[in-house]
Amino acid sequence: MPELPEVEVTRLSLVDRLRGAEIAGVRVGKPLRWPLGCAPSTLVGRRLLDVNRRGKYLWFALGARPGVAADDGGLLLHLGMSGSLNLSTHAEPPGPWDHFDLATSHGLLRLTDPRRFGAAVWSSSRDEGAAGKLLAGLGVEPLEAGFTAALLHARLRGRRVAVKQALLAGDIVVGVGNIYASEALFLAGIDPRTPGHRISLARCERLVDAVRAVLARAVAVGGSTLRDFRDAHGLGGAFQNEARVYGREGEPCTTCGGTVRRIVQGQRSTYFCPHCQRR
DNA sequence: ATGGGTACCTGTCTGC
DNA sequence: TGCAGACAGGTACCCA
Repeated sequence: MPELPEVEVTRLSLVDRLRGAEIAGVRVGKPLRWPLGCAPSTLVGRRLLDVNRRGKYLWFALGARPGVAADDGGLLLHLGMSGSLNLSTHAEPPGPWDHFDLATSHGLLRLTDPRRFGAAVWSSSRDEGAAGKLLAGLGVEPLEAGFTAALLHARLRGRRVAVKQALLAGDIVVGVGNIYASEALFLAGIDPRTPGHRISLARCERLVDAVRAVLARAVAVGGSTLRDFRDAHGLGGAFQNEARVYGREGEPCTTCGGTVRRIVQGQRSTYFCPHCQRR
């Protein structure tokens, strides 16, 4: 499920309500991708200072336990393919897909994740330990100033893989997943099969603009809800209704009327219009 | 360094 | 109706 827009929508839907909350209890269900990495008691009594996002990861900054010096840390959360977070004031009993609960003074934060590719990992610092290892090597944030055509062009040089796979890899730019990679390449008019190193600087400019536009628009409409994505209040997104190519194999291109094609790249579906998108 | 493939896990949909 | 197979929003890790 969740690409950058869904993760950001999730963050926006809970950060104001959760900031300042005190953790009262932790419940761990079936194993997620990685173990929590600490005893539940390590978290209890801490205050939630802030919720930040890095790529598709969320970082819940946690203050020190009362009376314990230099004890700060945080939780790194990932929603995997099928995860979502919900914040509620009345705690219902956990369902079969609810694998992580944080009971707080401001409500129950619950991670629901049928496929269990998601994770909640304790780390004493965002830049070191478990979190540091997972966040190391991530590319630039697409909605920040560092994502430029010059950077994209430089980083694509010497890459023979298709530009779509280079976008997905996450070491150049983060947060662009399978839906938005197809959508951005459509907007930029670039054939997803084009080798990375063959993308000119001028086309990198269009691609940077397209990635930014697609992600910003998706955040604005609450992300894409294909199946199970919900924000922390249970609201679904609407971007799936305005996708130009993703999931539209065999349907007419909204620009030229030609037929949208589906191909497989790196075991993932790619959708594109062969007429509007050129190498 | 790059690239290709596998693995993790469960639900839903399609076609026979 | 049953069942096998394909497919699904991600990404760390192993091996060439």
